[in-house]
Amino acid sequence: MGRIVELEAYIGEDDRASHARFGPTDRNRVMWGRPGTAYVYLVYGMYDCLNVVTEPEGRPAALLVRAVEPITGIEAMRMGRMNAVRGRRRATPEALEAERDRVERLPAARIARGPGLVAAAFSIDRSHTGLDLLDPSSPLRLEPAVAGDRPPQPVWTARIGVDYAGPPWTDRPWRLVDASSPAVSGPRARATA
DNA sequence: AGTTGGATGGTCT
DNA sequence: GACCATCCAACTG
Repeated sequence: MGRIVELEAYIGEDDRASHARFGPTDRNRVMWGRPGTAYVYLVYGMYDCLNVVTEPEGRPAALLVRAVEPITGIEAMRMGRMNAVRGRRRATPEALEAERDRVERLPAARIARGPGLVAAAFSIDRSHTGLDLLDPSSPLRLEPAVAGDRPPQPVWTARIGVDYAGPPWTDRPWRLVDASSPAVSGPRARATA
């Protein structure tokens, strides 16, 4: 279990940074589905990324979960990280052993710092697309913050890795981080609003 | 602190 | 056939 400390919003077909810019396809169709649905895609041939559909049915929008601050189940998250590497094509036993060492020494705040690492830590892959993340009985689910949790320090910045979209989409302050968390993947300040 | 290049494969024009 | 909502190691200064 962990706390989501970094999100990016992708809203509408006109958002040139969003997968929805192509209209509905086999890959992105769930973005038009019910809010709370998981959308998981593969980037750069290697990393899965978890998104949560956010708008009512018919409007394509999702939040990319870019970083999670681990709270419990940290050893399971380390296992997830190592299993993700195990699935690679050219994974020699030596490289695997080195990775195991590295992941074991990783501070908790770095286990799920980055969208590809979030999916790896929680053992999420594309087969999870379509899951209802609001179902309280689901093993993978969203839960509201609990009273007494450290209050977040919200900061909005531009989205990361979307230069291909061009302005104004590259500049929209649609990345939300909790600046109080050490588990944020990119810049914590640089607010645009 | 910042830049560069390699890994790796699905998706779309 | 080009592009890509990434990550890490290996450089440079």
